Amino acid sequence: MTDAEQVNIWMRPERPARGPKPAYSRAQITEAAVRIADAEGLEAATMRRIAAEIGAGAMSLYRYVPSRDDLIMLMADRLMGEIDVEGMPSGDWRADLTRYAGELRAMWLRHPWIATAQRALVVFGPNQLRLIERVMGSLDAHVPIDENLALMAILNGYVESAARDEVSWTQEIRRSGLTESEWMARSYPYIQRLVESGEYPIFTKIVTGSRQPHLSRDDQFRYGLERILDCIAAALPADDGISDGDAPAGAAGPR
Amino acid sequence: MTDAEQVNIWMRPERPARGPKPAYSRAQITEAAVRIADAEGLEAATMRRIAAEIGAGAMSLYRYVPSRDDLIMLMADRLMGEIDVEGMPSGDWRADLTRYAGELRAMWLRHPWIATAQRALVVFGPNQLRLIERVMGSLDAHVPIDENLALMAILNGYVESAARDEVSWTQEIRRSGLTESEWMARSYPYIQRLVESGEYPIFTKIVTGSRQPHLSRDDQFRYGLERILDCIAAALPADDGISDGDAPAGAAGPR
DNA sequence: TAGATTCCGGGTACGCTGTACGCAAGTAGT
DNA sequence: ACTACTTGCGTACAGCGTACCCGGAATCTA
Repeated sequence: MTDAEQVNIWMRPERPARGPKPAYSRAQITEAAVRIADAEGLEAATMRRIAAEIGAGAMSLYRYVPSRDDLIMLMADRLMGEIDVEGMPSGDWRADLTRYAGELRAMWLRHPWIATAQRALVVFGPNQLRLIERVMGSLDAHVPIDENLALMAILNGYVESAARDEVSWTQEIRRSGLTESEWMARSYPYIQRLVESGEYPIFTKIVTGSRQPHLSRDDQFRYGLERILDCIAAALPADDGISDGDAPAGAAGPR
Repeated sequence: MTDAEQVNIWMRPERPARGPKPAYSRAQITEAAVRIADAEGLEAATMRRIAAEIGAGAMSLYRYVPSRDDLIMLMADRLMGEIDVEGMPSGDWRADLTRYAGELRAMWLRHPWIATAQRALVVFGPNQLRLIERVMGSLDAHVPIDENLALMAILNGYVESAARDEVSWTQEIRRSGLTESEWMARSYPYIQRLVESGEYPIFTKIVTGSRQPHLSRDDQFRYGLERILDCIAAALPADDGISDGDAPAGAAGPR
């Protein structure tokens, strides 16, 4: 059984029995990589750079991790470990999911590079599995597993795409190397041209409407989240939701 | 005003007045790049490969496009052009958004590499602007622009994250170079170990529950979409929704 | 029509990436 | 002490995006 036969990084043991004691560890390497990615973006976390960060030679990393892609999976799972789901499920599913959503979004904002990682969302590492148990556990008593999956997909989809939107702005600024106001100034002629063409009334509304005060990002997120949770409530059996009103008709569960 | 002062690819004219006639065009280059990315993934669409595809030298592409990143924006906007929103807004917002969502998902499935492109979602190219006008136009009569934005974010977020999930499986298979059943066989020991540990009851439910027939992907998507549309309906003034029932209470619009 | 100007295609080259390979040195099992 | 296997890591390679440069083609000016 060669190494190549392992599809999964989690199956690969960190340390064998024989030989000299390793000078580093997966956790240490992952930590260094996350630190660099947080500060300078995922593309700055090259193998050489990570190795330098911990004082190792570039090729030494490959004693711990089969490839950069696998290292990124380790990084992603490490991030999931930051999400505090202690005490879940608590019995109040709505409170649980609200807390989870907030934690997940906060984690994304702390580590915006997660948006640029390809295999970061479904890694099935230990931390993600713990999340699955805790969070999906909140709805497990109310709905069959298939429906639970569908509802979680909606929730995760909302949080992640909201976070992606917030984060992409940060990334755009970083990439351009400009300050926010410089970026604005550069874009102004284009925006102006679009508005003046008269062909884009809705776009114009967005641009000019955004001069008056908006909801804060946080409020925007919370507003959408409440909608999504209402959505989930409507999918639960009538007596399991908050039931301050009836679920809209025509929203039967799958099958 | 040097080239570097242009932040935006759309501001940069395709052709100047003087000099020899260009042998290629942005559209042709974009087309070739999309063709390669469709067949072999975005990472296969290197500058050299694209140039070879149209019979040009690698560096010639830079006469048409300032960088590979900008080319990817052109590719993304080309994809938006595939989305048929003819006749929108039609007056029936729910029909419009259903059609749009279906078209958007289908486009993602035709071009799975879009998930791996970093700046692909907000490019403000001509095709995306057309989409914005048509699709957001559907709700424009019913809600203020801020609320319209919030609801579109929810809808787009749902479709994109659903598509991302579907697509990531395809990508995983391609990356591994295995067939589906080979991949399954490789993963089996890991799954088995998790199940047998007894620590992951929900995960176990997912895995063992998935032996019986599920909803098809299409049905899954449609089910979630209906939920999201109900969600949107609830945010509209009472007489503007389909109103086969009352909107749930406690779901007032922002501000 | 002659010359100046401007832009085209693309060859060469540079710095960077992930990582295959090999080697000397260190540790455990026998 | 011998064997088996590990360790860290230097070297090397193919491939990437793209800066720079040049000969020639197209157009503008006179």
